[in-house]
Amino acid sequence: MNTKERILDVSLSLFSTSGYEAVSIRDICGAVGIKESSLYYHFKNKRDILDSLMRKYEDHVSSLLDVLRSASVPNGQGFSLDWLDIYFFEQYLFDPFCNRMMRLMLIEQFHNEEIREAYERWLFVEPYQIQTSVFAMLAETGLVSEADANRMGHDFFAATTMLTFKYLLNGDLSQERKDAFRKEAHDYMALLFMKLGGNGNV
Amino acid sequence: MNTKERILDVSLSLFSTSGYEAVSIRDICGAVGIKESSLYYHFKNKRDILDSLMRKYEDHVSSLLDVLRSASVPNGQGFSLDWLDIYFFEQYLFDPFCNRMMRLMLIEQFHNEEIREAYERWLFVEPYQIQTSVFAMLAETGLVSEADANRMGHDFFAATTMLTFKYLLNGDLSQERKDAFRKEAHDYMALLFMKLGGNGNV
Amino acid sequence: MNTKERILDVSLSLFSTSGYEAVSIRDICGAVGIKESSLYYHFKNKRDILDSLMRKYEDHVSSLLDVLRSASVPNGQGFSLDWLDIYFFEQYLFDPFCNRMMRLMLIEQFHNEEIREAYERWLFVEPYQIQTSVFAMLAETGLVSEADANRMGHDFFAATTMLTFKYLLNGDLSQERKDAFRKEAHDYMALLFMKLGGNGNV
Amino acid sequence: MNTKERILDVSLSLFSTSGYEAVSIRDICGAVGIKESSLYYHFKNKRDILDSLMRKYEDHVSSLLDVLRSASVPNGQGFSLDWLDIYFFEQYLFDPFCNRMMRLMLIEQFHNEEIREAYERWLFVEPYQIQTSVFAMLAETGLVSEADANRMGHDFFAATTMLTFKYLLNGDLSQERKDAFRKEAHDYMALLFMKLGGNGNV
DNA sequence: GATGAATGAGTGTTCATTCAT
DNA sequence: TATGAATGAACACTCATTCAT
Repeated sequence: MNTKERILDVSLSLFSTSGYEAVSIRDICGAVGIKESSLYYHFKNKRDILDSLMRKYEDHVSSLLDVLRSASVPNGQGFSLDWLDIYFFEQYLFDPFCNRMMRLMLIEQFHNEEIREAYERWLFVEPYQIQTSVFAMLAETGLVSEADANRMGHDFFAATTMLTFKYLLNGDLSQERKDAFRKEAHDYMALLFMKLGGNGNV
Repeated sequence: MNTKERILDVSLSLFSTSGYEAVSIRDICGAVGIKESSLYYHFKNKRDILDSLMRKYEDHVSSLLDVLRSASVPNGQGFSLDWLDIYFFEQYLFDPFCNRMMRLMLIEQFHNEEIREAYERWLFVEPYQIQTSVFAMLAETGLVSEADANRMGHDFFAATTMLTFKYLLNGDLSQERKDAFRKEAHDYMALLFMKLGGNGNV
Repeated sequence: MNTKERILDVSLSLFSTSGYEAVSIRDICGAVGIKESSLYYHFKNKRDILDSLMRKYEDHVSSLLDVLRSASVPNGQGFSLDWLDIYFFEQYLFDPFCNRMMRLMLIEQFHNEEIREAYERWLFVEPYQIQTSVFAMLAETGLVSEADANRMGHDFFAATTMLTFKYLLNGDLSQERKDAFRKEAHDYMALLFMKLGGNGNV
Repeated sequence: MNTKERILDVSLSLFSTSGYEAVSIRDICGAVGIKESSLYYHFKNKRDILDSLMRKYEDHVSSLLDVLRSASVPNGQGFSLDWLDIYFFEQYLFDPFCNRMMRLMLIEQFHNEEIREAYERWLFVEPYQIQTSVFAMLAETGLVSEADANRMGHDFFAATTMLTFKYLLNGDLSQERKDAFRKEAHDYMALLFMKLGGNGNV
């Protein structure tokens, strides 16, 4: 990892725990191990670090979405919610980079309209689309009516969003919190499918 | 409103939109219309303003809870969700003071363990108890099984929590956002009771 | 002299010898004997010091002009160039405050359009008017034709302007330079009046 | 023009409009199109650029003086002030390089004793010698008394010096300012020679 | 109750310069 | 010839706070 990347890494780490304003250039450089003036070789100013992080995040999450979309017709055999676990929980909500970025956006949404919009998009709009699209696929199998699938997607989104704020964007992202999130989410999934007499692998 | 109250009012207004750190004593005093040194007659230091706000909030919300509890066995006649609307939505989530405090706690949860705990308590733990207790009362009427009531309470909490973050702790607390929140929450309530063949006034 | 005045005094002293940019807030505060942060109690920013100096100068020089105008019909007996000596040389060109301001404007004319305009006005336009008005008064006595008076005023202005730049806005404002200026200016006056067969006290 | 010359060119352009201190290595390199470290291949340090400019200027102006001296006994036929126009106005005062250097010296005279001396020499001492020498030559023709020639030279110097500061070292060196300077200078010449019943071509 | 004046510690940022490549 | 990367020192300025009045 080169200096520029280390600055981004350290900055995100600090921003996501203390907020952009509360972190000083001194803090960042101290943690990276460079002099303050050196930072300005890599970034125009403090703001530029935040902007770079946002761009990096949008790139990252866009490519995640691409992977997700190409993986979204799983095996032709039936339907599985496993990949929500893999692609949405594991690679998005639990991913250290993405999780930190979500915290950063959560804190900074009030200071900055651009971040507010990204926050709204990446914590509400896109997750809703992803999750409801999964249930829409379920409806296509004919096992569930479209109306039911719609409602299930909506409920599931509400549940994961609530759990995200409760466990993943609160305190440290510890293993306990991840486990608690996963357990409650899985219980909820099971519940949804129990109603259908299914088990998640339809 | 005396000077001390005006300082608290202005401070909350600024803290909830910019965060504690980002607001200076200058900003506060400028908005109140006093000199910076005058503020120290009323408060020991900047931190003291935040602490006062937290104390005021806990007092306020505790008395709300008292009212709510005494109002929670409504009329002996039947059961109504109306008071969730009145006491939880209107007097808590939409209330300017409470809403600002929630925003403040949301932003400052990462800076300050005390605030993090209050955040967890007043946005997750207590609301969960309030809402599930309402559905528990529903079970006591015998119209709904305890398990169903439990699940309904859980679902309803997830929905209102998600909607709170989506509409009430994002951007300005505009009438549009309040309306959107109320509409989706009411739709959700209706949905829950449709399953029961009911209408919310059981 | 209070702190604010001392800051202005020291600032002008430094600005007029080193230029605005080259003087730091540290330099000023060091010379005044206050901490850097204290300066910001009295002035909004560095620029504000410069602006205050400009305003003070314009006030000062305006009141000088008022005095000069009311003094410009000397004694009814005849006409004397003495007051050019007193009001223009002594109280303007040689005056420490005015001289420093002229140096400051000379240096800063290129950085700042407002200063450039003041420079043009107070070193060229107004002095020209003052000096030619004196010779116009001479013409009114009938001793000199209007055309001659006009030409004399023009010549005299050229001479004093050249001498100002040569002696008064170059190096330190030492007694030698003031003497050299005065001598050459007086020689020039004498020369002008010799042509008329006069002696300056017409 | 090679890199070194481009650096000098750009530097003079910036120095003469903003002053030495106010221009950064960044500014210069940005305008030249090289990296800041590259500049140090060509110049020892920032100061070295200024010194190079001063040396270049002294060389340039010395060779101008040589040309002027060899041209100063014009045609044996009579005497002409035309060459003051050509050699002094056109090739010195109006010349972009010389004009910029004069501005630079004007601004920097207070920061630097060496520059102050150059300023005094090239704006006052040498111009005075050149111009009075022209009028001395006029005296040699016998048309004018030595005393008159002396006074005329002195007056003419005062006029051109004042006009130089008023028009050529103030604001941009626009065509309007050059025209204004030339017009007033020519009027003045005409005036001088009118008194002699001449016309400038004696 | 309120303020004028001051301050030490800190902010983000720019500066000219160096040096290995 | 040129540059990528770094740096120490300085910059203007803001911060929360104090204290005598």
